[in-house]
Amino acid sequence: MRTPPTGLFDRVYELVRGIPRGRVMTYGQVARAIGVPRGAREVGWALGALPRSRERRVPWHRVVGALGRISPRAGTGPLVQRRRLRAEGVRFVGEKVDLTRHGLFA
DNA sequence: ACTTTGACTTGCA
DNA sequence: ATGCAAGCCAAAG
Repeated sequence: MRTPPTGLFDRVYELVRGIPRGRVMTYGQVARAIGVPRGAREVGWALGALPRSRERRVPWHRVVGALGRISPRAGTGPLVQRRRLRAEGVRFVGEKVDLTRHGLFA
């Protein structure tokens, strides 16, 4: 099995690509899932470097900050993300995603 | 090889 | 609830 310590980007993309519709994960959860417990920032970074080509198949909008926060990157990004999530039936509590309903735990 | 940076998180005031 | 500081890890310059 290939386990190159590098290519963290692809690992993030693969995982995020597997997030079901209507479900969301936090940067921290994704980080742990790919084996980088404290690499939440790296996840955001990987998504930030997400090429247009992969942008279609990687549901980056399903990755939110801790507590369901929408990261304030730049431009209309946050708005688009919120719109897409709502389009999938994701519920919001104020400005945050309702993780008690769409998060991974239960 | 060193410094800077970032779509984060947590803790404390 | 709001804000600031420190911690963390990988990539880019």
